[in-house]
Amino acid sequence: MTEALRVDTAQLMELLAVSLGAYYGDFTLAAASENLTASQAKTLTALRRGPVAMRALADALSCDASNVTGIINRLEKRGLVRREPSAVDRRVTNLVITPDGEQITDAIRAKMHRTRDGLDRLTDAERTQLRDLLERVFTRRQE
Amino acid sequence: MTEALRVDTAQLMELLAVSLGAYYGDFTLAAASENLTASQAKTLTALRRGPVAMRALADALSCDASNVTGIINRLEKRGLVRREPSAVDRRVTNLVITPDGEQITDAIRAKMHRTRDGLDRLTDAERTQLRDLLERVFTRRQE
DNA sequence: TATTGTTATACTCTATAACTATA
DNA sequence: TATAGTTATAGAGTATAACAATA
Repeated sequence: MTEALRVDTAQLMELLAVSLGAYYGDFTLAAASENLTASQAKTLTALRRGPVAMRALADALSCDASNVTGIINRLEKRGLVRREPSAVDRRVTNLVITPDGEQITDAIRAKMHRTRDGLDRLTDAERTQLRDLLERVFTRRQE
Repeated sequence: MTEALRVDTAQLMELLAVSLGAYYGDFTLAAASENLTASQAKTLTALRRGPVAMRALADALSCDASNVTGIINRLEKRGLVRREPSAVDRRVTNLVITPDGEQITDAIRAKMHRTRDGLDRLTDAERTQLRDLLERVFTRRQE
């Protein structure tokens, strides 16, 4: 019994679907509790690390550039994001998260109890294991 | 060096977000190539294991029951799903996937190359590890 | 010529509320 | 009374196509 029965790909993909669905549900619920849609919350998260151009945000959200206008309009109206013209290319608009926006992303992350509780069940060794496995599966290294 | 540096929770949650994005993008793209939205594809997947009542499907999709009517209308119009009145409770409508619907779910699963390629990088032992970790984190056992 | 951001349009998803037919 | 499914409605996300400003 050095090796458990083989876990086949279909089984793993199904488990991934369930697991990531649980994560997404947790995220969506936490976002909703702050009156944000999942896309809006994802946008704030993307801006958390620094200013991003409209176009780059569309790539990050995997959606068409035309959608970003509406999403940012709504976030800007609530004072969670600011538009800033680029100094180097006058076509470009950079997006900057405001302190209010940062605070909300903190609140959302704090409210993701199900995911955090799940992660808290892991030992340090298991956390490292999970990180390495996820990186191997999902981090693009090929091509 | 028996133990790598500790992986903290925020780091793991960020990695989960990235992983989810990659998986969801792969799934959405595969569904789009069959002219289905992600919700429609998710619905067909849910029906793959057998008939499901409208209400139960709403729970599976984590959405309000009123949304299911429209989603099923569109799938039914394309012949991918069939409505069937329940024999035991005349309020209930059971949903049955058609052969065409089954074929499309197969095609979608087959087209999720990025996720499958990622999983293919793992050894059998790692697959078992990943399965166990995901189950520990996301399978509800508490309460 | 190509790119950035916007607008207009149409479709889908989403929740809320009100309705009907059953239970 | 409560539940299953539907309809109507309004807001948000989405892609496509066309546009002005800039590169």
